Amino acid sequence: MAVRQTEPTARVTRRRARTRANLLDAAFAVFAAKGFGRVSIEEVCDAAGYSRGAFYSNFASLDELFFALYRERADLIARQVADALAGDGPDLAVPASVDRVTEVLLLDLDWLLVKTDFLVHAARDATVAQTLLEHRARLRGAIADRLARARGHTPLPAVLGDADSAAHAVVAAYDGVTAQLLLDKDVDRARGWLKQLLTALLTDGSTPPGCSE
Amino acid sequence: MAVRQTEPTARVTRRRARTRANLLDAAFAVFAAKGFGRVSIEEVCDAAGYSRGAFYSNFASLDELFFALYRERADLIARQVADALAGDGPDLAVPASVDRVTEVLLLDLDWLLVKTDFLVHAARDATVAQTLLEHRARLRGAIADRLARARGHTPLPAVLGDADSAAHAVVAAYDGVTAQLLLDKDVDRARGWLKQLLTALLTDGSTPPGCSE
DNA sequence: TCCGTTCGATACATGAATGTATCCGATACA
DNA sequence: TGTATCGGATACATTCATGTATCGAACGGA
Repeated sequence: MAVRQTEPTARVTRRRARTRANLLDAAFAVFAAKGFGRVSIEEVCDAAGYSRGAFYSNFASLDELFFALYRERADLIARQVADALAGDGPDLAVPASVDRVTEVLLLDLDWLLVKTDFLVHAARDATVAQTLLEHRARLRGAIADRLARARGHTPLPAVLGDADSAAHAVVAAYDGVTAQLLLDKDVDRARGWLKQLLTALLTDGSTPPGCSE
Repeated sequence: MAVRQTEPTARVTRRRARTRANLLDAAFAVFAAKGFGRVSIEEVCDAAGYSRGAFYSNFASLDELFFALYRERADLIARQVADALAGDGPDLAVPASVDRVTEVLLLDLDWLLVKTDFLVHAARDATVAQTLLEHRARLRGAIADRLARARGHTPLPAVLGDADSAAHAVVAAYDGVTAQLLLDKDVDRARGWLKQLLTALLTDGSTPPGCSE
């Protein structure tokens, strides 16, 4: 029996990829608006303009879709953050990076909503929590690298310890500001808080970056 | 028609108060375990040992119960925090308070779960968000007062600005550490992080010159 | 252009959750 | 202790969401 030269997988694949992407995009909007757990499969399908048949042909459950959605978007953000961190020269000062990263991280309120939903979801499922922890660890790694590179320019405060601890602090600050932002929806103010927090954490008091903001 | 001398309200009240409290307690456990939005009214009733009739006699909807539950517990925590802050003398050093508050805030993982659920819920309902913001503002107020009182002992870093901004930072640190804790469930480590973060934020290595408001 | 495969729509059966209406037992007060 | 009222249980109707099985149409390849 001769082996077929074309891959046995993915025969029609083109339309399928489109509808899958459409479903994911629609799901993002619906999840952001109503929250995972208050959304039915049919709502997602309606928003995407498909029937439930299309859904079940692409995903086994809402959970699976949610997971795929999170992966997709989180990877996107992670790439953007990595770019923002590595964009500048080999060892530039920290504050410039802080500004750029702040822009990226607090860009889309809908994403923060979905992300927090996912956090709550992960908090009750050890498997999901594991992958989320890995995501976060990768992000922290990028931040820690960046901080280590900038060590010559801006020494870290001693209280924080090594670069890894500092990266932990950065992520915590991000998460903390996110919580407030989710309530008051004031992105600009949140950016201000985050910058202030990060500079307070990462730069030692001896070199205040200008109190007049 | 003569006015009855006894208040027309609250005739039997005793049993009612018990079942209401029982429902709230059971709801707390169930919400913590499965998450609001994945919990049915009947599950709560089963956990409490009542039928749905009891539920509808005390609450109009799951949302109403959730709201009442949050109010109850949040007030409890707020009181504990206030105690922890005011417990010491009129103007003691900050680190001692940091320790005590850290113990209180990161005590119960279930509460953090429910609290985060409520945050997500509030993020999509402006009315709920308003009350949550007020709760948080009250908490911040207590913290800001405490920080202002301690200003003589431990001057705040200039980067943070006034006591109110510092209180904002404290809450953000709390929320940030909570996020990580929800994933790795390591309370002790979270306490360590939070202490480290707060001391990094609130105590300055060196008293910065100038721009001290 | 034709054919076999795949994708997505439709129809159906099922289970679960909700809200209401009604009834019985418990409780407070005289 | 009696009694009127209240609290909670039970039963019912209804709506909604899910999952599956089947069918028609679009698509890719020859």
